Amino acid sequence: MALEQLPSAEVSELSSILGRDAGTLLDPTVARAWIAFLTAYGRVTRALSSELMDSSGMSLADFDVMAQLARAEGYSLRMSELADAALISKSGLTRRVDRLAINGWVTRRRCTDDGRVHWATLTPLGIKAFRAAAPDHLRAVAQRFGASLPKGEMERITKDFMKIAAANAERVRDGV
Amino acid sequence: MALEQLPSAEVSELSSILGRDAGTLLDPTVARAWIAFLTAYGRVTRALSSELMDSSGMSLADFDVMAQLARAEGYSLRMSELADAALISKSGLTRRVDRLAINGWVTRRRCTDDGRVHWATLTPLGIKAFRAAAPDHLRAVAQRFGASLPKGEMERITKDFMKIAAANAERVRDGV
DNA sequence: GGCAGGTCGTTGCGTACGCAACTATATCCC
DNA sequence: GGGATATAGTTGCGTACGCAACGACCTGCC
Repeated sequence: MALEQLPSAEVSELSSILGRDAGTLLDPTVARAWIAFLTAYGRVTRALSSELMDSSGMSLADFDVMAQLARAEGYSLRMSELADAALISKSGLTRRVDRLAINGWVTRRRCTDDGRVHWATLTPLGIKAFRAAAPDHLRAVAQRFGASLPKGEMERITKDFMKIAAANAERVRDGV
Repeated sequence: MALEQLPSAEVSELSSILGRDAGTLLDPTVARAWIAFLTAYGRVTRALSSELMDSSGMSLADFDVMAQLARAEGYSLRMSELADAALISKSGLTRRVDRLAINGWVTRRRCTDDGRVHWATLTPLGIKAFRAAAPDHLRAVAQRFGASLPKGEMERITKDFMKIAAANAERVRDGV
């Protein structure tokens, strides 16, 4: 996932090890895009993650979960909905919510209608923490991710990503 | 990071908790793109990762490291170059190479010119394993990531990602 | 030569994750 | 009603990661 030396070079060098039909295996156009995509993801999230941790003591994963709850009806979601939304396994979410609960940011309570279901809810303290953390983080997203491209291009790639996401929308494995 | 329900809805709901200046914190255009980006990344890599593991017993991370070596001069890179290229910490790479070495896919040898440096090298067995794993994986990348967009669009977003990556190119933290 | 300061890689440690197995509920169907 | 089946969430376990501290080595300066 190196960059700076252009992906085009990377891909053509790869062909030598894969043999002359490498080109038929992976369209170089796709390969370049894929490498650039991974690189951009890695760099941006790495930077955002450490900035967020420094400024709020919150991991990117925590922020994500709290953001999901923040915009949910009654600041609440079922555990499984939340896991799904946060692209995390059920067990991963159980522990993440454990940690958030220790901070007093989230509570968990059993659903009265369906005893299997548990609702995770953002507490007032959690709302406050989220409100405090969000501005800096969102600014950082805007700067690291948003500042490089003009608005029209942002809108284009949003559609592109949504297509890609939709094409890969099978449920997360875990319990499947 | 849910999707299907459009990001636009997500963002506007977020505004309610952040207050009426939420819009100034994060341009909704950027927010939508960011959410779509994270979702696409999560879904695609999750799927690719388990497919690759099933077909080759190799993690996505392993593949990445081996791909870096596969296209390097003499199938070799210094540990630190490799860590940098693979967007992983130095300690993470040490262990990753340990594991690859156990499989006999990679060797490590000390540099004669500079005793601090170690070269990681893909073994013939490693080359073979990489050659065996690559076709299926590359096909999967093409299908999951490449199939949703026309070629021209791929080229556009490659440039976009490269801009974003370049704008976030500070060295990985670890030893900084 | 030898010590100060930097670089490269490894190791100790804490943490986070996913899968599979499990518990507890709920539902279906007889 | 009650057993078979499915679903929600948790727990045991193995694994992977990053940071900080460290050891080995190099380089520059006296």
